[in-house]
Amino acid sequence: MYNEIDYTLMATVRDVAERAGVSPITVSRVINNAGYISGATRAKVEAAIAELGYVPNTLARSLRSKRSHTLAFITTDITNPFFTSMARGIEDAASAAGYTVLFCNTDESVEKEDRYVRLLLQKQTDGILLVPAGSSPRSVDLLRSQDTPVVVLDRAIEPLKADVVRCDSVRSSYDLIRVLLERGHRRIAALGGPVGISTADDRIAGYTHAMKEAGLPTRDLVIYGQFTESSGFEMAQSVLALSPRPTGLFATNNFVALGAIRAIEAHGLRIPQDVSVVAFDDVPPVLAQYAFLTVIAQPAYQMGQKAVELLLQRLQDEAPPEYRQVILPTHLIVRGSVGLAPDARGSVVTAPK
Amino acid sequence: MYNEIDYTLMATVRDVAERAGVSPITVSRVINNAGYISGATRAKVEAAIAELGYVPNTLARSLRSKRSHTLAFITTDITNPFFTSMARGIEDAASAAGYTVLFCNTDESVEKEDRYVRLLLQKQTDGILLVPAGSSPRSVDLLRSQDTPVVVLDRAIEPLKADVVRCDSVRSSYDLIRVLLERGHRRIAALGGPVGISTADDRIAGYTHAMKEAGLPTRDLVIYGQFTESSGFEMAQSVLALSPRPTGLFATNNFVALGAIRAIEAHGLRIPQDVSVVAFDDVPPVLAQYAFLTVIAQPAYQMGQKAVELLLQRLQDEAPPEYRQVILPTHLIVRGSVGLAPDARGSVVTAPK
DNA sequence: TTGTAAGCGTTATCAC
DNA sequence: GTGATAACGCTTACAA
Repeated sequence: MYNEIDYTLMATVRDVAERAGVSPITVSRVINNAGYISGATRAKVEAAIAELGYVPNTLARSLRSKRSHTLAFITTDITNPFFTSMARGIEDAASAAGYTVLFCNTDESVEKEDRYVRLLLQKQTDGILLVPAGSSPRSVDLLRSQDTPVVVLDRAIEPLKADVVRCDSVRSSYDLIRVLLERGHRRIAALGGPVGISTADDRIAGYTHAMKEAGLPTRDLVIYGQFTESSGFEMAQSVLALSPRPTGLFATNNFVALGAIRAIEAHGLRIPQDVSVVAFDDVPPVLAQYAFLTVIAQPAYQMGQKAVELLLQRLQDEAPPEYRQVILPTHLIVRGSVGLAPDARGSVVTAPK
Repeated sequence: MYNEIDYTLMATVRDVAERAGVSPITVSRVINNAGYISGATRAKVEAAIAELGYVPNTLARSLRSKRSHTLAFITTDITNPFFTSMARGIEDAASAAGYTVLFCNTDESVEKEDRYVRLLLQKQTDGILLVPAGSSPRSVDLLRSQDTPVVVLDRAIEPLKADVVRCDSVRSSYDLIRVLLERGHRRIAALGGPVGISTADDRIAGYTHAMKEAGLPTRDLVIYGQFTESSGFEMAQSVLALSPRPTGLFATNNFVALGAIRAIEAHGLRIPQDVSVVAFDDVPPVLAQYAFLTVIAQPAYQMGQKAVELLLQRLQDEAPPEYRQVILPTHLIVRGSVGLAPDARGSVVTAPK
């Protein structure tokens, strides 16, 4: 019996080494540009690599070196333009640093999230970018127990045991409500998201703060639901049925806003003549010219980039021991969906100091 | 010297085996539900797995089994809603079959595509879903040389050496132009994409066919550019400067359409009173209610699903030896962006048989 | 500057 | 039903 080389199989370092008349480790050094290699040896090895059409096996490399150079982005729905931009920011930053990214959609289900986290752990993913589906630190804890660093995006979870990149939902919502108050609106309803999700809670908190500060009641005007279009439709239906009808609507998310607009149209009401609308999240940049909603735009792409930056720092032990919280600034864009309150009788509330 | 077990390190099959008093291979069988295992043994092993918090290492598994259970989707820009939906269809189908998906953006650059293909090859990706950046079969050839199956999406490349899932751009464009012809338009300009990209070429072909059939000239009315908003803007600028001005515009892609609309507005013209517009690709489903463009909608999500189906068949050797071409039906949606030609004097072209 | 030996964590193969 | 052994392709540690 003799060694039989099957040239139909994919070449390995061993094959290349044999062909170049060197040892496998020398081939490895050439591939990785590591250590000292003489020009002649390098040339021989590179020739052999070309002749055999050799492609290094990253799996084997990762197994040995304990680094997969793969990150994962777990989000609720990549189809939401907000998360699509974020994903693009993540991909660009990761790719520039030599990492590839796995994308996972949880559809706001903690079970799916849990399944993905376990899968990614098995795949030896170096780090995870997570938009948590729930409010519990469960996934973060599981990842920490396996020494896999996480950066939490968009939403906060308590207690804080990971770096976080997000925006200030409380403050931004406050600003949005002020836009309505300054135009004389006094009955303003808030269409909320899922209770427990930090962004949902914070946005309601910002609304409540602005209303209380203006001495206005919020009873019956706050309603909770899901971050979906159908939920937005239903929530809007129910607040539009109130008497007297609110003159301002605050949609806490882009999908909710779309549902709300549909409901307003279904009621035969006009925006902004009958009802003014403000919302969180802008339309995708490419559609910006058709936008008519007054919104708080969040820097999704930059959030993705920043999160990767923090994650890579952790992976390279360049991060401080304590967890960091990066709050990126939002951008208020006032458009045609807001107008003076129809019932404003000169009693327009002015901006506080 | 004795064997020292470091419990701070991640547990392996060996650790689990030791703890359960069985051999590593038995643990492997339990994990994979393969072969015969007695209930008692299985229980012991599962207990040990739980106690140690054992997580199998997929890298090692893949190295040995030659299956990474990972697919990759290479597209030009995930930020384009058309590709976002496609990505979601891919993710859902792949995930249901136990595969994870890597997403790669090439920004229409063949160099980036090439780099990604090599990277994915190194990562032992089981199969690739490719929206080719160029017209050459280069990437497909490279993948074939390494026995990695590919399914080409959206665009055709010649010669055909892979399964393809796409729509009929020629026929769909023809239908779109007929909408204009039937409303009396005679001067219709086409804003094309990059020459060489099959969808771009096919859409112009469909346009040309409809025009020729109606006995209308196309000279000076066809212009080529990129599938971007800025290119759409520039192309529209130049055709709107023609004299006599075209009364109908055909944008061969969603981004091109957005640029065209911006140019029309910049010229102080109204849609559809002065210019009617038809385009390829619908707005994202969630924004459908604000859509006013007459479009050909392509079933992006289903295209993604179907492509994964074909790819998995290849991976499981359930596919026929010849390459398959799946043409999915498109959907014509007539909306307010088209009207009667301003210069139509009763001479409206009627539909052919 | 280059090489030897060993092992990363898993599973294929064959044996009992 | 279960186990011993080797091997997947690469790189770390140590030598020369």
